[in-house]
Amino acid sequence: MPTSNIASDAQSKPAATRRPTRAEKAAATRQGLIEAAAGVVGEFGYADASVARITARANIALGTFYNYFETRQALFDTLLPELGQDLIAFVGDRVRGSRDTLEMEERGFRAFFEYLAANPGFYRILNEAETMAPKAHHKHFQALAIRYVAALRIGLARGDMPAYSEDDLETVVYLLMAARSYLTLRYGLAGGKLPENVVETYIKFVRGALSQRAPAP
Amino acid sequence: MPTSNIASDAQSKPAATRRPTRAEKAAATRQGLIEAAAGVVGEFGYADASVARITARANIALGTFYNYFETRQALFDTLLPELGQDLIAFVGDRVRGSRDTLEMEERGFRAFFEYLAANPGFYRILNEAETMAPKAHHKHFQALAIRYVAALRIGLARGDMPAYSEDDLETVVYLLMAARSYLTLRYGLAGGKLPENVVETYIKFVRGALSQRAPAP
DNA sequence: AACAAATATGAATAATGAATCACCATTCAG
DNA sequence: CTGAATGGTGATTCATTATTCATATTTGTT
Repeated sequence: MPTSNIASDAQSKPAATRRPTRAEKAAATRQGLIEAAAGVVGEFGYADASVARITARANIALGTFYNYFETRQALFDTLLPELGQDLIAFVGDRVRGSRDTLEMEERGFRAFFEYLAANPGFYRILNEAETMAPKAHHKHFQALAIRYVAALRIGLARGDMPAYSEDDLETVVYLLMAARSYLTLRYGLAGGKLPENVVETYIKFVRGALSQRAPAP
Repeated sequence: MPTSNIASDAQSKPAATRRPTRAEKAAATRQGLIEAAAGVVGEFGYADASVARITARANIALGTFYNYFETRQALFDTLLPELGQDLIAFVGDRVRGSRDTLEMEERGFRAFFEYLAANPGFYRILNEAETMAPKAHHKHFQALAIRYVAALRIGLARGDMPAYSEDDLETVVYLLMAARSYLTLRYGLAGGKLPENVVETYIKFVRGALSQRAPAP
C-alpha cells in the first residue's frame, strides 16, 4: 500500500461507502496503473511492458493512460521510487528495536528476502531500472542508502564497528546492498527463499567484516 | 585480443604481407563485428544497438551481418562470454604469484577496475546482459565463479580463511563479485577509477570477513 | 582466363508499439 | 437542472528496425 494519497479529504469522517469523489476515482485509477505496471514489468520486464499490456491489466483503455502519465517513460521513472517506499517501510519495521548492529543487519537482510518473496516482481523492477529508468534507480538507491547509513551510524557511535569511521559508512552500505542483490541473482529466484546455509555464510562474513577490532594506527 | 582464430594456417611461415585468405578475412570480419558491437552496446546499451549501427561501425553492409550471425540476439548471446574471457585472462595474470588470499583478492580487485578503465563499455555490457542476454550472463558468471572459487579453495587449504569451509566458497565469491559491481555503480563510472579511500574501506571489510578466526563449535 | 562458389550489398518487407486525436460519458459548481 | 470541464475510449498514425532477398562482387580452382 504505497503513497497514501491525500486526495480531497475535506470531510472524511464517516468512512461509510459514499459515492466516490472524482479525485478519489482518479487516484484509484492512477494507483491501479502503478500496480498493473508493477505486475507487468515484474513479469515481462520494462521492454515488454507495453502501454497496451499495462492498461489491459488495469482494466482501462489505452488512451486513458496518457491522462495520468506524460509518456510511458514517465511511469517507469516513478514506478521504482514508489514501490521502493514499501520496501523501505517494511524493512524499517522489521529492524526496529534491534540490540546491536549485527542483529539489525541480520533482521534487515532476512526482511529484504521476505519482501522479495511476497513481491516476486520487485527484483526485476529494481535491476532493470538501472538501464530502463536510470533516474528512478538513482532515486531509489539514494533513498535507501541514506537510511541505511543513518542506521549504521548509530551502531558506529555505540562502538559496534570499532574498525570503521564515518567515512567508511557509505561504502559499507553499498557492499551490503550489493550482497543482497547478487545473492538474489544466484540463489534467490527459485521459490523466493534463500537457502539457509547461504544466509549463515552471509552472516558469518558480515560479522567478521563489521566486528573486527580496530587496526593499529 | 580475444579468440585467436586458427584459420587455415597451412603454411604460415613468413609473416610477410601476403594476400589474406578468404577464411582469414572472414575471421577478421567477425572479429570486427564483435568489437563494433562491444563499442555500440557499451555506449548505447543493447536496446539501441541496432544492426545498422553495429555494421556501420564495423564498416560493412547491413546484410553482411547475417552471414556471421543468425540473428541480432545470437550476437548478443556470444558478446559477453567472448569479452569475458579477456577480463578473466587479464585478472588471472595480475593475480598470479600472490602470497596469500588477501593479497590475491586485493590484486584481483584492483585489476578488475583497471580492466574497466581500459574497457569503459564493459560494465554496461555485463549488467544489461542479465536482462538482454540472460544466457550470456549466466555463462559468464559460471566461467568467472568457477575460477574464483578454485582460487579461494587454495587459500582455504593454506589456512588463510580459518572460519570458512568448502561449502561457503561459492557464496563468498558471489559476495566479492557483488562488491565490485555495486562499487562500480556507485563510484566507478566517473573517470573509470575508484577513489582510493573506497578501495581501502573495501580491503578492510574483506580482511575482517576472510581472516576472522574460526568460531567455537 | 573463365567459371562456380562464397561473400557482400542495401532496398524492400513486415512487424511492432508509442503516442495522438476526435469523440463520448460522467461529474459537479452554480 | 444545466453546461463546462474532467475523465475515458480505441482506431489510426507514424517511426523504428530486424530480417530477407535479388543482385553484384570477389575469391579459389582448373
